[in-house]
This record gives sequence, C-alpha cells and structure tokens, in this order.
Amino acid sequence: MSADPLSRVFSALADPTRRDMVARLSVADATVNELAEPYDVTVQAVSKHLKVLEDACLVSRTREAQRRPVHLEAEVFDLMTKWIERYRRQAEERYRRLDDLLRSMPDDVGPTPPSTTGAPS
Amino acid sequence: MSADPLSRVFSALADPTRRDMVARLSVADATVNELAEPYDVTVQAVSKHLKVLEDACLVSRTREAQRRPVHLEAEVFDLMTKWIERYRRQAEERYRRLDDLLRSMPDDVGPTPPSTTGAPS
DNA sequence: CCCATCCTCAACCAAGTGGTTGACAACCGC
DNA sequence: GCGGTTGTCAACCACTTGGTTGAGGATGGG
Repeated sequence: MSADPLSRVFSALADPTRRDMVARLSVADATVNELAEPYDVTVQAVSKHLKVLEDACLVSRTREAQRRPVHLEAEVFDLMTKWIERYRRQAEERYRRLDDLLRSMPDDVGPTPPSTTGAPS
Repeated sequence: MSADPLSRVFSALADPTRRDMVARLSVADATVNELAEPYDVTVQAVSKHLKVLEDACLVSRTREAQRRPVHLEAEVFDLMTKWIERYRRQAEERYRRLDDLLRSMPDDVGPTPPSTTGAPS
C-alpha cells in the first residue's frame, strides 16, 4: 500500500481484469455494477480491483445519486511512458554506440581489456 | 507464472529494485554480483528478481566463462507502450468529443436543472 | 418511513511473492 | 585434480493478493 506511485501504476496494470476495466473506461465512464457485469466474479471483487486502480490514481469516483460512476484518469499513463521511454532510449543509444565501436575496429581486438586506448592503426 | 506476456512485463516492472536493475542495464550489461552489489539483499534474491525479468523477456543471459552477463532486451517495452498509447488516445479522443458536445450546447442544459432558474436579482 | 438499490467494509482462505539460509553445480586458475 | 569464484536450486517464512461470503452504510422512490 505504501509503494511509490510508479510501482502502484505498474502493479495495477499487471492484472488482465484491471487492464480490461481500463480499456472499457477509456470508452465511457461506468458504474461498479456495469463494470462487474462481464466478469465471472462477485461485485465485491470488482470493487477491490477498482480500489487498486484508484490507489494508483488511474481512476476516480464521484458520488452521483446512489451511483458511483468511475472515471479514467489518463494522465498517470505519462508517468509510465516517461519511465519506459527514458530507458528504451538509453538502451538504443547504447546499441548505436556499440555499433559505432564495432565499426571502428575491423580486426578482432576481442573483449579483453581495452586498456591501452586501442587506436588500431 | 502462467500469465500473459503483458501482465508479466507490467508485474516485473512493478518492483522498484527490478526497475533500478533495468535502469542500470540500460547503461551496460552486468553480472549478477555486479547487479547485487548496491542492494541490501542477498545475491539469491537478486537472482530471483532476474528470473522474473527474464520470464518477462526483459533481459537475457548468456554464458561467458563462469560469468553470466545479463543483457537488457528493450523490444518488450513496445508491448507496453502500444497498450498504453492505445487507451490513452481513446481517452483523449473521448475528452475531445465531450468538449465538442459541450460547445454545441451553449445554454445550461446542465445536470439537475436548477429548478426555478434562479436568476438572483 | 420503509424499502430496494448500489456499493463498501470485515473476516476469512488459498495461492503467490520477496526475502532468508544452506547446499550444490559449473567453470577457471593454479 | 583442488580450491575459489559465480550463480542457481530448494526449503522455509512472513506478508500480500485475489477471491469468497456476510453484514452494513448511503441514497432516492413510493
């Protein structure tokens, strides 16, 4: 419960049922009963899933008569995409540099210590 | 263990230690001991974390002498970004349509008609 | 006011997770 | 071949999780 926001978001989306709820909420707001209808579990279980999504700030609920419509808050997605993009770029950058390195040494200078700045010729 | 790929990836990244490992692996490959060094847990625990990342196809290990260098496989990130982008776009689209709708009805057709149109003065 | 509806809270249970320790397999250097 | 280094496997433990059932709070209609 006391995890960092990013962990909460990833964790919340690590469940197929919750991902499906998010997918459906991206089309339209819905009540708990509406959300629960397609799944083969009790309403209480769905309510628990919603609590997880709410703790991750992925959805919000507002009182409206005796209904509690659930609304998707898509901004939190940014948290993930930023994290993912950051390290994906870094990994790709590394690939690029590795390519350059390999291109710059046509002979087998092998993996052993580069030590001496091996300017070949 | 028998979850779908997307669940495995999200679940793998729902842990701060594992995210930190991914971050460090995005800079350079590393061995298990190197990876374990900064953390306050045993090497076995780190090995378990790596197994989770490996099951999610986020890293790969190859034998190299008695070392087992761990390598980041960044392609799986696409799986996540595709999912995320899909529903984020859908949610934004919905917002846009709602805006259009609201713009198309300039008067207060709003919720819960304020009964007597309470023009104060 | 009473009731039906919608939803959440509490207690419980089986299974999964993250951590530990201890044993052991694989590999190189001497 | 022996010993040191590197890493995994197995058993165990505390805690979390996703599910259940049962009770109960809030709210609007008759």
